[in-house]
Amino acid sequence: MQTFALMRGVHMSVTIKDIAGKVGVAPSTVSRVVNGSASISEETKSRILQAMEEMNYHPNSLARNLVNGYSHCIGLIMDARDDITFSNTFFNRSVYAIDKAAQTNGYNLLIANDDNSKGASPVEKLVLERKVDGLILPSNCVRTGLVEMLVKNGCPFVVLGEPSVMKTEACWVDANNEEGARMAVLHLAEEGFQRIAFLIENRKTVFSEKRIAGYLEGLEAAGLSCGQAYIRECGLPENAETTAGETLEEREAPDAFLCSNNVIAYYTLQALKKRGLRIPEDIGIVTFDNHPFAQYMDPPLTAVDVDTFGLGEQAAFQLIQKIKRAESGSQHTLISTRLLIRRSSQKGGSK
Amino acid sequence: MQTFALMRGVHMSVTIKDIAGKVGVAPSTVSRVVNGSASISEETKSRILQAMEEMNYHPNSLARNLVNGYSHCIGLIMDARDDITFSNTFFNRSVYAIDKAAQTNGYNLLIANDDNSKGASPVEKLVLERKVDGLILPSNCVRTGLVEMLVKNGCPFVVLGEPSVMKTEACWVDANNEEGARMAVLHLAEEGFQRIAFLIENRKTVFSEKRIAGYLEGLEAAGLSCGQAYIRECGLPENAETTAGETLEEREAPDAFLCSNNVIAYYTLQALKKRGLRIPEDIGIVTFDNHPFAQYMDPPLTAVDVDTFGLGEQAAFQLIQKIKRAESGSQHTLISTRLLIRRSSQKGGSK
DNA sequence: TTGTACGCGTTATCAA
DNA sequence: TTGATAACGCGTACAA
Repeated sequence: MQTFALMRGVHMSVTIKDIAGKVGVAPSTVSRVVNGSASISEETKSRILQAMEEMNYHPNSLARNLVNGYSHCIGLIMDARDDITFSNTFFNRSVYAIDKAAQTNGYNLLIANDDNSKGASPVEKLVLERKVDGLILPSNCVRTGLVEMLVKNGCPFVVLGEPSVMKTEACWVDANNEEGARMAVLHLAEEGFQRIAFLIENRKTVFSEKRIAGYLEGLEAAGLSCGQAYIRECGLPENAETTAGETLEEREAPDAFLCSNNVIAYYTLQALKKRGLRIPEDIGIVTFDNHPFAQYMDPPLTAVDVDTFGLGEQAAFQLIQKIKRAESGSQHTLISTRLLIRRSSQKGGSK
Repeated sequence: MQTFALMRGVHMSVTIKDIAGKVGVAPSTVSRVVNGSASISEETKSRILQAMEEMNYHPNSLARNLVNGYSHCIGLIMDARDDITFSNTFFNRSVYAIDKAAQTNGYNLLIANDDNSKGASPVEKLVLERKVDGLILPSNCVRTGLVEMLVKNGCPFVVLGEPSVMKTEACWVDANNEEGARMAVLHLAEEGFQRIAFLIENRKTVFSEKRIAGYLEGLEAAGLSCGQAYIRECGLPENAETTAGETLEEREAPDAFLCSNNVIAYYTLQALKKRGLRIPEDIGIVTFDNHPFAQYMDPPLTAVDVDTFGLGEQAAFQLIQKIKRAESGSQHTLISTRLLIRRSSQKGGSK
């Protein structure tokens, strides 16, 4: 035990010099075989490799990073204010992809919470102290001040989700919300639903606007004339039951609901059940974002599923491109969505 | 644009030498004021500070790390094989706490997926190349080979969840599953339920054993004689509906179910509903792990809630202690649970 | 193909 | 209180 305590710490590991000494060559030669640079005679090469094996050599990334000026780390910013926000499944599924893309490209993933309550933002430290080579940040972290600081310090970054400010200057990746909403509406129309309402928290967010556009396009394409009048804001998802209820009392009540997220869908479900309406026979439901529990609802919910893996993968990929090529183009990428058809919308195919 | 491209990259930032030159002192003097070490005359100190301000100096962590041998990074290992596993809300809520604890102690958090399919494990690289000063790893990542490698390289680590191997050697933090199960049973007993069944995936995992122990203690304390006979394994959560159904057909059918996770609880709910049983009037349900959607079930599920924040916080805290003190004690910590009482178990208070 | 010498930005030691 | 110098481990011109 104490042996290990002594072995730990700073200057104890095997270095490039150690194997150089053992083999009888210059450190630079060892460095060359480690990096595969330049041409080395097969003989010394194999002797060096063998020594590396025997002495269990591993390059010290700290030293490496210092000399070539890169940390080989990608910073992923989270904007959680508590552990609930942090556990956002949608976001986390992207993280997996980001990590994977980073790892296959030789980058590590550094997570940092953007707790801008205190003076010096942790994010700022990350780039100023050169701890990261680039940043992925969620759209709601995009403040002009932050972006200016990134640009000033030449730190490449990619935004996850279309931001509300600096739309054109920034490089971002988002789900194709417009397409998703359109597909959902067309599906409902095909199933025979005629008056499709759209329930959202707040119509002024970027993604809401996109979804509304898609919703209207879908209605148009299906030849349904409801349109604008059937869009309802509920504010907090918890209010969705009330909002849905009120909508049902109107003179030309909707016969289907497109819900902007799973919680809204849940509350809408409650409203319908309390009124004794059968789903999907009387009323159809489609929700955005395929939460793992959507399939456990009663009935299972048809959902617009976002390829969160592809989303993260694209973001990481683009960031790495920017880092390597040191270019600052600002691409905008849309990841396509797909419709997972479950019982809640299948009027035609329902038993 | 091109200006930024030029400004970027390696050797462009202002260094300790630059300000030393500007102020007319030695680099070492600047270093001292940056670190607050040694005593500096008020005058030079303020001049240096002013220069740092003017030139927008920020210490290069890469160089710092090299000289003092520490990366100031904590590695957090994930064992996800896909994005679904990764989005495990339970785990992610701990991540938030870990990040917070790390940040307040001057550490960064490095995330890495333990994709041991390929030859060289990424985790091993992290340690061998000195990219992290310590590791937090989930209990199901604990293989003897990995632990041996960590010990050999003097890398401190803390396990999240009690591991099945190296229980005593390793330092771990876990939820108090035993207490949680006991509380749940006592609560059900108080509500008037008499024959409480326990539905688990697999009784042989470490946490299952703990929960079973607590379950039996609870029954004992409540003076209920059911016991061992009412423990049922369902294997995959999807089978829980069948398992619950079969249990209900037995001669002395249970009048309450303790479910080992939310998905099992969901399927149990289905089984009960299909039989026309009312919850909680006819049958009570309590689930482990308070998934955000537990409250949206019909009826809302009473849940054994784990303080995931505390869990992560403890893990990070202990790891940092080990890193700083270079000691290898192996503490075992249990985080207490609490019961969130909702409708599904309130026979007494039900309307 | 290989060795020499220097630098990356910082901290630590020693001397002044 | 300060400065010069040598490290930390590695990469890379340049020369051999």
